[in-house]
Amino acid sequence: MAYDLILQNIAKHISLTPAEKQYFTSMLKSEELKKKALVLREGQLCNNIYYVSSGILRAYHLDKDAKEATIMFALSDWWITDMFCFINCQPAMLFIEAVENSSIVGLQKKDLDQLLIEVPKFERFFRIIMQNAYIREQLRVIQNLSLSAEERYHSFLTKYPQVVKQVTQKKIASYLGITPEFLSSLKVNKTKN
Amino acid sequence: MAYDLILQNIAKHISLTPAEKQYFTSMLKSEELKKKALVLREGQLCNNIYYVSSGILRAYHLDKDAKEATIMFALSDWWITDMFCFINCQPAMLFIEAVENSSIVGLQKKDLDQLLIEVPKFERFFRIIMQNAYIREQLRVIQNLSLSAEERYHSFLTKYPQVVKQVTQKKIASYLGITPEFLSSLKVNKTKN
DNA sequence: TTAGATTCTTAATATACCTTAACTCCTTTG
DNA sequence: CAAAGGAGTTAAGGTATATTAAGAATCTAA
Repeated sequence: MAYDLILQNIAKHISLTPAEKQYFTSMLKSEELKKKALVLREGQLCNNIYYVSSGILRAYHLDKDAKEATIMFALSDWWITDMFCFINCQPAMLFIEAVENSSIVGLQKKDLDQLLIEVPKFERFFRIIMQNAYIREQLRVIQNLSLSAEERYHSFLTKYPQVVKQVTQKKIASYLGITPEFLSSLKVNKTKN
Repeated sequence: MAYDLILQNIAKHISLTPAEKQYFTSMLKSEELKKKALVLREGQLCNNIYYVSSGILRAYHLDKDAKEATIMFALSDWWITDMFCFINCQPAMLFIEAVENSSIVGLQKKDLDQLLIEVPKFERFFRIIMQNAYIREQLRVIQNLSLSAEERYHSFLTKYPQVVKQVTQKKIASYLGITPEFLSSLKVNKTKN
């Protein structure tokens, strides 16, 4: 079935009965995305959280000068949304696009709320998802504060080798908080050492 | 009782029976901290998560040049720990100190694990705590990537007016990722406009 | 298959922020 | 209460990174 992967993802942390699996998957909606398709744009209500079955998604923010800041890359088996706006039912501050052709599974906010009540085991699952997300962002804050651009780039290379292969340098630069030009010059200087 | 505040904090998200309250509080250990006392130092095993009953705590990281990066301030009614190391039972990468005399309540990792099994309602509570922490860090990443030092400072002033009153500028600078000298000069230029 | 768009590179110039240092004012501690 | 250390300020000079611009390489779509 189309929902094998997401069920495996959930089975990493909690065990569901067949009835619970059935109930859960009845809430899901799978979607195919073409490269460059947007699943969320700024200002739009953010109703869904997405599980990435295959491909790669990117969440980014546009600042007042229309400069992009990449907030996260979501590879297959990751969950992604504009969490603040999803939880608070507010217009999104982020764009989410498919970097490559991707298939995703969407779960709506109202269905998630109901799921957490009907099958409280899911509280544990999402506690772990949120916990991992928090830890990831906290490590990123530490690195942003204490490493140079070059050090952050090398850390990125070892942490996300998959992303490096599939994503343009421009997007990686916007994740690191530097310009593509400067990233380009970093690479040159590196090979000189 | 000493645990009134923490029980109220929990009651914001879940309802406990008297027996559950009793079971939960039996796991807690309250502690008084003098200003500048450390509750965690880098390299030490991070066994506890702390609820701040009063006062203010600060988590920071020391980089290879012994420069401090402030990761978070925890005012009263906040939870704080080195989450990565707490969850993975690893030596801490952070220091946590009392900025002022503070009283805190500690919960040990092994007790939390048991609590989550015995009283699954707590999964919901900690899901919400983690979710809020994730959202907070993500908003911080967005700001770090898309705002200038001056803009981040003004955002900090409106977001954490309490912290501004109780904490030295040196520490605020290290939260913003700038030097105290530069923060000082920002304030001067601001009053000129 | 070619035209146009986008990405990557290189280099010159510009700027936000850092470093160092000296001085003043507080706070802490003996 | 005095002494010492830490915090805040100011300013000169330095560096990491941004901006602009132009050319080469690569991708995209008609």
